[in-house]
Amino acid sequence: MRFSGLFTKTLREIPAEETAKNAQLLLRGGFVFKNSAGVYSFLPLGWRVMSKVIKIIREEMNAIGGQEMFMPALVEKKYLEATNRWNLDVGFDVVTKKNPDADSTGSRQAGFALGWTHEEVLTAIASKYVSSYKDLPFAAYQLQTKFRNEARAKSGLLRGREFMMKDLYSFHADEKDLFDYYEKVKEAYMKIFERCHLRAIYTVAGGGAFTISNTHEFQILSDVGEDTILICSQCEYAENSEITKLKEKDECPKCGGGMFEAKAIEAGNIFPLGTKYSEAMDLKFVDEKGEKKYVVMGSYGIGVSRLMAVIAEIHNDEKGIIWPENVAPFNAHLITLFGKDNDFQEDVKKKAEKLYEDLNKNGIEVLFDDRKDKSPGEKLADADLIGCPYRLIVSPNTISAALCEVKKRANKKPEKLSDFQNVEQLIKYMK
RNA sequence: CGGGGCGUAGUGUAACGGUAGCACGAGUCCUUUGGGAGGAUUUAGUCCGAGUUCAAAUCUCGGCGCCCCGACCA
Repeated sequence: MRFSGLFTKTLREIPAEETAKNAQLLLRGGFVFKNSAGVYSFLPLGWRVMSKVIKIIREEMNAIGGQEMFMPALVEKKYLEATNRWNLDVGFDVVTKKNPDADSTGSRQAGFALGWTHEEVLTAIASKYVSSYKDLPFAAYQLQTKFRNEARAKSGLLRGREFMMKDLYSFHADEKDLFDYYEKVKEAYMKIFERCHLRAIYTVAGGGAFTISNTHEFQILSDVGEDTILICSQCEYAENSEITKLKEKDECPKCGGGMFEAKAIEAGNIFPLGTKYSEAMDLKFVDEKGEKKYVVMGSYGIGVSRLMAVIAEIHNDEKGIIWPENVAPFNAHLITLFGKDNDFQEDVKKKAEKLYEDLNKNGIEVLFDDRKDKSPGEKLADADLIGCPYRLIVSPNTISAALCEVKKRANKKPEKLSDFQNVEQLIKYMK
């Protein structure tokens, strides 16, 4: 992509009203646009990052047998009523301007809620297809916007009223099968966070509106986190302060190490649901002995837009975001500088165009800053702000010595010029 | 939902109750290319509504919005 064609722009100043680092960085770089508190648009650069994160999640979900699907955002009242969740103050009710259900007072009644979770919807779907133990187990997931009427949206993208979520649901014949799968999901989740260059702490937590049993959260340590967890300094066993009886300096119940308290951001959460939803919605199957039993379920969520914000929150310096390679909007950010000597201008331009073309042909995603009317300082500052892993410069300084100058965003200094004589060497280095 | 802060041009900021100003951005022209260039010129603003006043960005009330703390929260 050419920078000159990108419809968004970077901001020179930090948006005054934002204190959350992720919001400052994502807004300045032109990754997102805040439409209102907790409601964001994902701009071309930000959507590319989101797509990379989604790609990682898809790969790991598919690897554990998750079947991708897509459910409605309009969730019918009858579904949530079946599990007594219609009256929970979590979501947005959908009220139409002319609703035939208007009651005697003339007030309009909601027939739908905007989906804030989808256990009921998928359980209803499953009841059409599951009748025998032979139909189990299975797991299905979707990537979709979730709507939650947060009393207080905050911290940039970390707590939104509308956000991207991956939700996976699994269906089993018995508890053992559920917990076997639960472990697989745990491993898949750890891989996802690892691939996003985040260290997730597997944390025992409560079930909230979803289940009465204990659940597990994937917590990323950060001072801006809303959660407080107690972690063992030796084995990393952790419990959320909401449910734990542990205190700082207590002995770890697993290994005897010392527990300490830390702030953390919840990036994912997994729930053994048991038969709560299958009982409420009468999802049964016939086992080998011909007995009718309730399906045992689990649900598993990752806040995808929150995950993107956490990456920005953790991986940055004073100049901007430092995207991990797996989720960067582009592999490389190519800059042309023209120097003081007019003689080289055409050479620089030609060489950069050729390099851009060659990298594209080889599947390297490049943001090519071909802007002619911008000063070197501005182009370099934008490269730092946007934070692609590799910065490539073609200039009179590089033109006789190498293909281009290469600098990792995470490093202070560029690599040796002489190491990059042709595209093959460059690609090999970047891969 | 309780408490606090705030709302001036695209962005960042000034203005005692008395001419809405500055910088960046954007447009045009010229000069500029290794860390957010220079000159000339143009552009664009007091969140909405009521009130007090000769006069309101400024004071009062109401609304809306944003940020922060708390409560709540997969």
